[in-house]
Amino acid sequence: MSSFSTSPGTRDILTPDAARWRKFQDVFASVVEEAGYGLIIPPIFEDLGVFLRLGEATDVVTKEMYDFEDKGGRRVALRPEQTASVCRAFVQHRPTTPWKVWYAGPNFRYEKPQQGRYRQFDQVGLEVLGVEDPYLDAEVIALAAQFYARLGLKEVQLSVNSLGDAGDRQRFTDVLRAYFESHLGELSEDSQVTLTKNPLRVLDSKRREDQAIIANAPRIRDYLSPTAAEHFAAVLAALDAMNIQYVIDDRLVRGLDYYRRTTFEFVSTALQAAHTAIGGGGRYDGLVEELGGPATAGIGFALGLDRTLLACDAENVFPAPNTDVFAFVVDTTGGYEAALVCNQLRMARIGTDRAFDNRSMKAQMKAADRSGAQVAIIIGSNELEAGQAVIRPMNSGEQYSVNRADLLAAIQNEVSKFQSAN
RNA sequence: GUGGGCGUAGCUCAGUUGGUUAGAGCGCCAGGUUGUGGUCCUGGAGGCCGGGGGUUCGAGACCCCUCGUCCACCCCA
Repeated sequence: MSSFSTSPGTRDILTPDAARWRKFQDVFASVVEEAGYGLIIPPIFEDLGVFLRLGEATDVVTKEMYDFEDKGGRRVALRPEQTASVCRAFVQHRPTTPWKVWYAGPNFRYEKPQQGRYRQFDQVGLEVLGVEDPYLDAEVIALAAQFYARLGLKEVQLSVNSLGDAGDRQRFTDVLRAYFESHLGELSEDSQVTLTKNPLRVLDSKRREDQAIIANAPRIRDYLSPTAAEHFAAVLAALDAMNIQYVIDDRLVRGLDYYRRTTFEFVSTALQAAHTAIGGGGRYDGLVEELGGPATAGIGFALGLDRTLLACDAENVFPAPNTDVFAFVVDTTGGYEAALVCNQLRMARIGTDRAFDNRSMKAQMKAADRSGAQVAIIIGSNELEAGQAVIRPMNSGEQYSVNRADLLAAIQNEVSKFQSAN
């Protein structure tokens, strides 16, 4: 008999990991909603054209798109990221600006899976449309930093750069192309290919033979227009004032073509793997226009959920949450009493679980232990006859009997004892 | 897409130059303890040794193909 398993690059997230995922998204939601951001839930697939605007030279578009034709003959794609969807939504609904939104959910890229990289991967992120103010750039970066701090991460390094305005970027690209072409023979073969498509991305090469040439390459900072330079300086000044540590990385160009002005990236220095970038973002002031909307400033970031959790593991922070089961009912009289007690306690909003199939007391106690419950409620034949129940706090050897009529109150008392102890 | 490592029980892995009925630890189930978990002891269940083909008297071991997985490159979160 044949069986099935998950497709390459996808996997089941089981509890307790899944509970940790949800907690991760909850923490992110609280950080950004307290800053005035509202949740947006775009569709998981969209018209392919939405994503083609990410840049014709980007790998995300040229080789990683999960696109297909639906039964209606429409060319659609599973989203590779959510920024383009948010901009499309902006054009479609024309909300008043500033439009501050956040999101969480899966994205899809057809890549070869490896450590920290999956074909279906989750991100949390935020976007702001309609604001040019450099202090927004600082706010956005600060929120990401605040989120990492809330998780307990300490070994996160922030890199920032400015790619200038569209004109700056073009001028710099030309200069860069000329520079690399004059050193063509010294570049790796891969970089020579990259050069023809997008000279900026050569700066991103990690190949050893390219490093010396890259180190002496022209710097974007020398090609910024006065307004772009002023913008960048204001961002850095705000980061300084907020005491947010950063390094300026001239080579930080990022993979998507739409970035303008401020770009940034968060790297976990606790990770040893190839992929240590746990989050990144930047300005994309032309993207809304590309999608048929009015000229609108935009900025945002996306944080990789998987990688960030890997970083949490490496730093031994942000553990999976505890169970919500407070009481576990052990009933050796057939299970009927457990049904009643569970229902009573759950109606009172006390987390309660039980065993089924009339298993032995030993087995049920073992299940109670594994459930993470604080107390076991034991009902055997003696208790049934006497109209009582035994309450056994799991972390002590003591236990006591109460009348069934007093059971709820007694458990509520255990709840308050537990809460005050924590 | 390119290169390399690895696929043996639910999990982590042993398995000697090919040689009888394929092992351990953990986990699970049961018993010791006919009313008590976390420690301990005993026992049990659970494997077409990823799949297909080949070499051989004989393959979990060797060869080919294939699928999966991990790592690295490319690129990205």
